[in-house]
Amino acid sequence: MPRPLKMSYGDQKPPYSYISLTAMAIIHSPQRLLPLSEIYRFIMDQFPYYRKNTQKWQNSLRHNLSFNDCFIKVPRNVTKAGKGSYWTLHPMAFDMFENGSLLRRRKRFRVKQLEKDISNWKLAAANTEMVTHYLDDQLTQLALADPVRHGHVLGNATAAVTAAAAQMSPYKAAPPILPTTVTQLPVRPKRAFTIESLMAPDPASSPSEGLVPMEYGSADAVAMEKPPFNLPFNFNELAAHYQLYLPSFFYNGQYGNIPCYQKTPPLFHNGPLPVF
DNA sequence: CACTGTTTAAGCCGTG
DNA sequence: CACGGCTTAAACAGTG
Ligand SMILES: [Mg+2]
Repeated sequence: MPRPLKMSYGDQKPPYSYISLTAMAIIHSPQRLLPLSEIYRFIMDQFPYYRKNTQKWQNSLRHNLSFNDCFIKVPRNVTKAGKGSYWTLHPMAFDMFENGSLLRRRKRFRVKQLEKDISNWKLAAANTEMVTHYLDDQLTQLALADPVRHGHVLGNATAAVTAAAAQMSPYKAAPPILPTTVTQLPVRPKRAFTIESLMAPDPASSPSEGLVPMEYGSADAVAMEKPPFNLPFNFNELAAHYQLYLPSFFYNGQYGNIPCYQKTPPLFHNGPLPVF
């Protein structure tokens, strides 16, 4: 009876890549979202080997976060202090370890450059929008408290605030770099200043072309039921999570040509959870 | 300054 | 042997 994932390697180096270690950390976090320091902490907690030479392996870890497409930076909410972003797994990267093994893979996970561009743009746009709303709120508060000095912003707050947001570091305005083949900017309607609404899918986005929705129980759907490695959650939960918090990667409930269940999710049978 | 993030480069190692 | 996944080192910029 093989015991796949036991966290007792003592001072021996665990047989896991930095990609695997980082994925483990992210996956075992409640929100599948961790700042860099927490990724470090998880690895050091679970694997004593990584309690020494921290500067060296953490450099390698950071290299992996940047270099590998499977890891994605999620900007911090502007109202929350702290340095650095959160890190998560690309929504299509949870099955990058075939057969549930965390060991060396045959193919590394990659996404096309265009999709990277689009995702990055949307993420940055969402961030800019958060900043705009945040500053808008701040100025409004100021104006209400001291109308004599700040009342003028109430009239054209949006324009002023947008201009301010463009200048106010450290948050940059909407990214000037556009996807190579995208001709039209995705213009998002203004919406409430909450994570849920900001990150929610744009209403009435264009219909998907050439993308066939997947029926529950269809051959394709069944093919998708190949379980990822042992996860402390099920596939549906993860898909729902990403559709809620990272819709940048989805398009009408689909990612690329891969459908993501929205309404009647099928059951995915994941193996028993490794208990940390 | 310490931490975070990106990038380039070299080398190791298993597979076809 | 070439190729690709992965590791390690290091230069460097940005940020709190
Ligand atoms: Mg990355």
